[in-house]
Amino acid sequence: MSRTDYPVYLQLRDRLWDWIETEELSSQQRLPSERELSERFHTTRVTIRQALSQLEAEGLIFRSNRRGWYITPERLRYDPSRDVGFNRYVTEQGFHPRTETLFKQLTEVPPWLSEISGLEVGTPIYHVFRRRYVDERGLLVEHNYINPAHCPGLLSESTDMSIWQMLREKYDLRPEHRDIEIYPLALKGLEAESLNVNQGAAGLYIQRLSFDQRGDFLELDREYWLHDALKIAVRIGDRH
Amino acid sequence: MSRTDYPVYLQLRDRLWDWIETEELSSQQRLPSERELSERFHTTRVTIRQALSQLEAEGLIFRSNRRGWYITPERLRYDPSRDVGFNRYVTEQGFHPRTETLFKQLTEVPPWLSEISGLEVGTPIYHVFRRRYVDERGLLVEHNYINPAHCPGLLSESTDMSIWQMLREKYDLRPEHRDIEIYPLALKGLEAESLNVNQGAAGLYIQRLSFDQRGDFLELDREYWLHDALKIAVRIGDRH
DNA sequence: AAGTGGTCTAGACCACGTG
DNA sequence: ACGTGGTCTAGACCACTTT
Repeated sequence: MSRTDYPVYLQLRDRLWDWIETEELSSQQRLPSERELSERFHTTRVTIRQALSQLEAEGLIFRSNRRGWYITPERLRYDPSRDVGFNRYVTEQGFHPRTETLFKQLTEVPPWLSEISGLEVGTPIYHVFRRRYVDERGLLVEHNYINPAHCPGLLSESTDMSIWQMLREKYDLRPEHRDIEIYPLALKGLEAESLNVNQGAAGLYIQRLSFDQRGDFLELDREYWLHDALKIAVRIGDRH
Repeated sequence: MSRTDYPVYLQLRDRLWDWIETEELSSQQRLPSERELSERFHTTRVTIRQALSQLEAEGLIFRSNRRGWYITPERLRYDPSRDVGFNRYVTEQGFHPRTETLFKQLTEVPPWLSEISGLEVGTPIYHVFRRRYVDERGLLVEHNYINPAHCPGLLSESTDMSIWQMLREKYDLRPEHRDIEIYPLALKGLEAESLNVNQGAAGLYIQRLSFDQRGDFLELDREYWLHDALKIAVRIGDRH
């Protein structure tokens, strides 16, 4: 059984990988331009882009819309089952978090939300859309849908901090159980634009649907992460 | 703020999407050849491939090495925290599972495994490598590392069924807690070849590290899934 | 044997980000 | 204003799958 021949773009991938290692390029550092790379490695831009895309898929480098290629930082560890705010677990890992609220509004429950939350269509609902950074790289955008019946006046508060912390401290709300969904998807439309990535860039979707002790809908969280930004780590079955 | 102009390949994506809908192409059905599509939509193969790749990233279609483009089946729902075998939850969802053992061997604990399991380097360990199908599409490959101290003779058993079921029924072994890791990655090398996808195809990695009541290492499970094949769904915090 | 997808070339134009 | 990445053309050859 003979091996298929090893295509040029994969050879380039290997050489780029080695080159990045020997140059000791560090997190968020920029690579030379594609034209410069294609000259240096004696190939065309199309082929060097294929090699770069390969390394992008592997998570070694990433691109920021029309600005160039950069070294990907280490993945953030994330446990969606814990009740710890973004700012806290980012800080715990030695990085610098930042949150930007892109919009917040009082709106009405649409049919799809009614279906999973049990709220009636048309019921008032808070909707917050935020972007989260780690070390000034935008890693995810997040839609929060919160039941105003449980926390009137929430939108007047600053939403740049942890919503969970606020719910716990100001309104004494805690989730009793959660339904979590996770799957890979392509970042599109608003999410892709907000994260400065191409339409169709690989991402990870995380949804958390939280209910209180009485089984009432508390909050829905829909997160769109860059594919290379996180590593989910959960411990299951341990009773503390 | 004027919109950036909408590139041809995204227009093609939309037209392909519509075309697939109106043709009512069903799961696993093959699309026309790239040359035929590029004629039909009056463009070049490079551009039609960009549009196809977009739909691939979105999970609507997939490719099987050099054979063509096909309609992606519905995602399989999967709860890695439950103790239910692959065959069972696939069947529960109305699909047909199949498992193929690609190899199984008795080997020695390598350093990386020692680090996470607590076993000493060089200790005997079972290693099973399997491929799992749903409706005859290979969705994942899986490495199992099992502590033979707890289940001598396991390799003589058929490994085409649920290993967990076997551990429970034949050896009365149950995990007390588990460390689960999940993140997107690129499928490469052995994993890509075994799943008949390109080097660098998008995938999802799921690792489960299981310990028994005494805190002893039981089993390590490393799964490499196609990115479009599954939706993880977990309920947390509910006490039955 | 024919046709397919995978790879690759050598150009080109454009919109956008950065100086 | 310049250079960048993003897009696109019109070809070509090859390895592999299917007929």
